[in-house]
Amino acid sequence: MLATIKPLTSRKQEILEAAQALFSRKGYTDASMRDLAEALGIEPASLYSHFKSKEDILWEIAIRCAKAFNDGQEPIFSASLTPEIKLRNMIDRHIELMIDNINASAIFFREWHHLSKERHDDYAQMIIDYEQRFVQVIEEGMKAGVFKASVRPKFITSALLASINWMHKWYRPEGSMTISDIQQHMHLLLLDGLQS
Amino acid sequence: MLATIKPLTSRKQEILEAAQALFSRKGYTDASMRDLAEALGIEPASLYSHFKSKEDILWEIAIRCAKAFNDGQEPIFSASLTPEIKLRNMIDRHIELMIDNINASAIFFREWHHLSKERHDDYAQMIIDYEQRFVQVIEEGMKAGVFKASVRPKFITSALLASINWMHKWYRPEGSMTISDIQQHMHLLLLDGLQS
DNA sequence: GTCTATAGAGAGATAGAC
DNA sequence: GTCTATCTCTCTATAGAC
Repeated sequence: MLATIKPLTSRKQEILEAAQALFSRKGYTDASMRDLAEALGIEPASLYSHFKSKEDILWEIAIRCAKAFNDGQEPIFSASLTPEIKLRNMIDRHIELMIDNINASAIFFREWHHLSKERHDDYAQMIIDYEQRFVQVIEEGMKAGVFKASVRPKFITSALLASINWMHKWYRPEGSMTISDIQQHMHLLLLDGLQS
Repeated sequence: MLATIKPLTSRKQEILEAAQALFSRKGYTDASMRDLAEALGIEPASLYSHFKSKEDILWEIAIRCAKAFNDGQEPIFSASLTPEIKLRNMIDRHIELMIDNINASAIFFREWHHLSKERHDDYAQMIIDYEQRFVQVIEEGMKAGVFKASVRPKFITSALLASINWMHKWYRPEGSMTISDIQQHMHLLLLDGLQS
């Protein structure tokens, strides 16, 4: 259901990358087209040779990010694995995708509500679809008896992704935690439980 | 370190409550003084008889909310309890505080970055102090051997609070989950681990 | 494709009557 | 304390020269 994603001129790519960083840091509304132009060293009006509107920039970032997350998760979801291994792999993959798309990811789950009605509704569905894969694996695990029978899969998915998505607030590539450290800690907290 | 909180006229209280709901729903920047006035059935200019600026409204909401969370957590933190019981109680209390302050809570951990420099820095410290209580209890639990020795307390605190704070996105008083349901699910996910 | 210049809308805030 | 009227600023976006 994802819209077709066209190849980009390098200028368009530059604009999108600057916009991702800016929208992520300041938020969509507080990041102005003037800010964006300044970050690129051009005049604001020049942006409109590449994108029809500010919202079009947000949309382009949003669908590319949704595609990255969906495509990245696809092989794991389609693989023939036990539910507990599959969920573990999906968490690991989600963390890797967060890190690979750290600026865009803020748009994936925070800034997309600024999209206009129709796009907003389409996008909400993409996010529901993404989350639904987690819900489904948890349900499989419950049936198989590897996850506790008392859980509500939707609640768990929400809480689990909220934990990981919060990474965009604190993650720094130069920080003390490697991807692997983060993945192990998330397993520990979200799968194995904190108590020894 | 919290600023003094003055008693309010009922009109001020009305404005703060409408502003909380509005800031929570639309975000600080996208919620205009015109929106706020309309929600209250008055003209925008009238708001300035009660608050000097839009930011003063945000600040008033922010410090009241910080105080609610700090005061609410204080008796549990000061109590003489084992670390695992204390952490459990702090999680429960944090959930109760989220529900009691569901609109203001969005400001407590999302909208406060719109505060001006000095207030922003003061507020950041309040949030660090709040989180530090969780870090401290987790450290105690590690020393006592009831929490796994391999955890990073700051990471766990961040991920744990992110999970709970995400409630402001989905929690509805009329929804199917009671406070107690939510608390039990958070224990299960965050303390006991998902795997059976 | 980038520029200068500016239109047009909406923001926060103030002055002053009542 | 609330109103009408309005100031000033900044925003997104467009027109048209180069």
